[in-house]
Amino acid sequence: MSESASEILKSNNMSVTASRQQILSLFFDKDRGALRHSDIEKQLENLDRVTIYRTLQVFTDKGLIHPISGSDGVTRYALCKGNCSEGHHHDNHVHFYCQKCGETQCLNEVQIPKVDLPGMFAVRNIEMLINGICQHCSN
Amino acid sequence: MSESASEILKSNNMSVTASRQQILSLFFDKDRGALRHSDIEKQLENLDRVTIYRTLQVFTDKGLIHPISGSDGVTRYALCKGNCSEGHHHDNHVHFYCQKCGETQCLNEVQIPKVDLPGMFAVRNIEMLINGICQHCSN
DNA sequence: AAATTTTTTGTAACAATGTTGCAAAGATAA
DNA sequence: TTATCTTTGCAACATTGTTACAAAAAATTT
Repeated sequence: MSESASEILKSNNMSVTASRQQILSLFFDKDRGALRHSDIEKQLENLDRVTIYRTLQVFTDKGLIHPISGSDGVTRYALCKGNCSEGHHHDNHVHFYCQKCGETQCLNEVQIPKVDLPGMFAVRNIEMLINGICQHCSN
Repeated sequence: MSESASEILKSNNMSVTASRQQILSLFFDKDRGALRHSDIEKQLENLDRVTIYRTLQVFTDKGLIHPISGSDGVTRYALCKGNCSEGHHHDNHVHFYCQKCGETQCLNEVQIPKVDLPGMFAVRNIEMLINGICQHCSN
């Protein structure tokens, strides 16, 4: 679990520490589902809350993960798939929150559609969150 | 300020109280811009925090206002324009957050575009938040 | 490999947001 | 006006998030 994690950390110019390896591994284990700070806290009890906050911030800055602001006011984080790099995110996909299982996932293949805004509005970034029942829960 | 507010409260089967009239009037004064709980707290210092939370909840339940979850994790509320009623919201418009002035507004005339989801996803509600520079700040 | 520098971590302390239970106050209905 | 029902304020608490600072660990230099 730590091998690939440490290489990713190195190749993104981050110090390789146990905390970062553990947190990054959690994201790889989850793949699609997004993680809340509290999820990580529960699974890695040895880590301090503040360390987790700071690690999530660093990972975000480096383009490894991206934040997803949920309707419940809780921020989740998910792995970036594509071409995100330090300071430049390109996560223009839709997010889906399942009201049954509570999981949030990236629909990487579903692009956010274009929107026509009245002039005088400068768009910098668009977020699209769909609430409903996910593929696993709808049966 | 209290006259129309009290009538709206009555016609929505709510007890008419000073708190509710004051809070509702704030929304009418603001019109487009959304209000955070903290905004209301600052402007109506006589009211208890909890009362404001509960009033926002009731107004939301009754279809008077709708919550907007911001990228900053703070929930804002704005007046419902159309055909929202008790338990049934129809606020399918885009929200805009200005990164300069910090205001969030409803773009009531901009509908949320349709999205094609892979089968097995049941869509119940879609939120679209655009971050950028608003019409007042872009010059 | 040891010493130095730099970065990260844990702790404490704090701020903001949000929720619940309960008694007092206020609004509505009789 | 009285009785009933609803709302309010208060207290207490939970969760989320931030900052400062010293200790620990990682990276770099010698």
